[in-house]
Amino acid sequence: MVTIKDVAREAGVSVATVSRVWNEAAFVSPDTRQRVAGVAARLGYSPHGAARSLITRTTHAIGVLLPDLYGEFFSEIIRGIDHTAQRHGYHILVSSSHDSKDESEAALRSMRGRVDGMIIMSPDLEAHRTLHALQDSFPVVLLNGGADSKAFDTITIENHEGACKMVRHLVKRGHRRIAMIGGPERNYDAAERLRGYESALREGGIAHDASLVMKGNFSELSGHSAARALLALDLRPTAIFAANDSMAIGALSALREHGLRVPEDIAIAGFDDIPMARFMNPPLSTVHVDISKLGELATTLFLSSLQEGNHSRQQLQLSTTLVLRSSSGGAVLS
Amino acid sequence: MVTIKDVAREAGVSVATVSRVWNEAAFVSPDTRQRVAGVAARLGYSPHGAARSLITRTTHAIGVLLPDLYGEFFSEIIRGIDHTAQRHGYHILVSSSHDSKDESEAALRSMRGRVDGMIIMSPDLEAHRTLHALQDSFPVVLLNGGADSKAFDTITIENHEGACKMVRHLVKRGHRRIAMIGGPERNYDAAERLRGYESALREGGIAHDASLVMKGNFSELSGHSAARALLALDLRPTAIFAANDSMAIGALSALREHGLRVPEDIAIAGFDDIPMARFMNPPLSTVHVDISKLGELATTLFLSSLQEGNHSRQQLQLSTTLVLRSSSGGAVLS
DNA sequence: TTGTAGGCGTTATCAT
DNA sequence: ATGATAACGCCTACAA
Repeated sequence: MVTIKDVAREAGVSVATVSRVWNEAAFVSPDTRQRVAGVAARLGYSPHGAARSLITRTTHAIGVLLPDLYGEFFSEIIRGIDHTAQRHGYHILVSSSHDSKDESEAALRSMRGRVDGMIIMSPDLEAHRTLHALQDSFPVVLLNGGADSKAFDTITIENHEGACKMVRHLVKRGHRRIAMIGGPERNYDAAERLRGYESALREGGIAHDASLVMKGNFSELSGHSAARALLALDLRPTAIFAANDSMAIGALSALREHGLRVPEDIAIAGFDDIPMARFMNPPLSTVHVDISKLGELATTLFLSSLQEGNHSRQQLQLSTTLVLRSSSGGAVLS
Repeated sequence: MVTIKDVAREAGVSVATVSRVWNEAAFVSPDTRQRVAGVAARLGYSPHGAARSLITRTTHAIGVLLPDLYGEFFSEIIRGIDHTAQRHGYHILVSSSHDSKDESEAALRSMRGRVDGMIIMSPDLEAHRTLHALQDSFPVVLLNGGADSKAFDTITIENHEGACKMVRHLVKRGHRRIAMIGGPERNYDAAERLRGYESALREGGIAHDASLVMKGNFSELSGHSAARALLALDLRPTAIFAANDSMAIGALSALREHGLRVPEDIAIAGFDDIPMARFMNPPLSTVHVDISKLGELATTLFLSSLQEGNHSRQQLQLSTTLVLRSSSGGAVLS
């Protein structure tokens, strides 16, 4: 490996000078600058990151802790984070599948000295307590962890209002028996979307019927199963609201298998507006979320909290918009 | 930040002893071991990664360079890599969206001293030349970069044979006018899938008709547009093979909009077998690829090349299987 | 069994 | 404008 010493020797200068040239700091005569730059390029030199961060006390890397996410959501959020990070000269150290508190803690520890802070999307509402032990100088942005912890910078999706909007729409179309396919047990987004569903029903003066609320896990298959269970009910729902698009698509498939027409026999709606949604048969009504924006916001927030050491914590919320396609009988294509 | 010195002082021993306790090396009396471990835990000590890797010459991190991928493919491949890496105590430093050679080079340079090697999925068939300049001691695994470069460990998908299998199936079902929706221009997978299509046609004694080959970019929308273009043809195809599932789904949607039945009027098939595929209307015939396995293989290969410094380069290929659902009319009894 | 000291590659602080 | 040298936090001979 070619180090700063090699370049210095070859160019006939001291290591200090090479460092200065590389960092474009201080004053170096154009002459030597040129010579050093030339040698560096010829030798293919680039500074050793670890060594550098040891003295500068900064790694230019962000740790990203994610739960076991699937599909579109996972990729879009990473894309959003990475794009923004790259634009600011930062790398991202990703660690996925931390579904338990212990795993998260281990990952967190093992990243010490490798990252300047972390963006954490914790599935576990409890896990945050651990973080309180962290140095104050170690910035942490919480993604979808619930805004309860005012001690951190957090970003959440406008889940409750988004779900409300959709269910209100279904009510407005005359539905009274509206079923819900919920998400994973301890998932914050899922819980909020369920709350939104309940709020809208109450608002519409519709009695809450527990038999119409099914459990899912955000996968297509779970949506499919849940829909089948709903169809087996004595009194079938006339509309189904799924906590995400994947489950809505699974449900759509189950209805078709039962020879039911959507939306004539049963209306369907999802949440997220993944790219696929508009290409479904029929096109899926859903609540649009700009997921990569979520990652972008998180990164921006992270970087600003990194700069102003004593910046006051912020709680941001990403808004959602209703997208009505034909699966709910609503307006066509947006 | 609590360093090894703090622990040493607090425990009344030298830093060397703390180091030994931490690395469970050498002989330390059970007594002091206990005391040191206790203090370390109490102080929340964990070694500074950068400092450590400076002396051990190893970072326990893998650099992952990815092109601008979307959806399922992106997430699954990262999941596969990360899972395997984590199991072996490695972190992954992800950098996405490197569509040009220069970007890739920059990313590569900026990771020096932060990773022990790289897993690279280059969209650009040219970009590899840069890599030749790399030290021999810097392991690189190429993902889907074409197996032309025997100088590297490479892993590719069995694209050609997979596409062949699918088109052969369509031919067997009696189709003669089979259209293809191709992928991005310089994409290796896309090119190979197109070659497979052509091979199977030739095999079946079907003349190649250039007007039946459409260009796409792996997105649902491009599949949708391509299908519309195909429907505008004087002599419509009776079957459409898309280079990936997303485009097949877009095409499916276009056919429905034209009031055509699938597979009765036109058969459709895709490639990848993303989870959605089986929930389409009708369920999509496709070529199954275990994407997370691809990432897993890459990581395993990487780690083994890291251990045996002078290990001979390997070229692996991930096999595919035909999944016949109703969009192609189902299996043929032979 | 434990401690001392040198060095990993870099930047920062002094001199010069 | 440039050079010598001391850190940064850690590991590892070598010494005790």
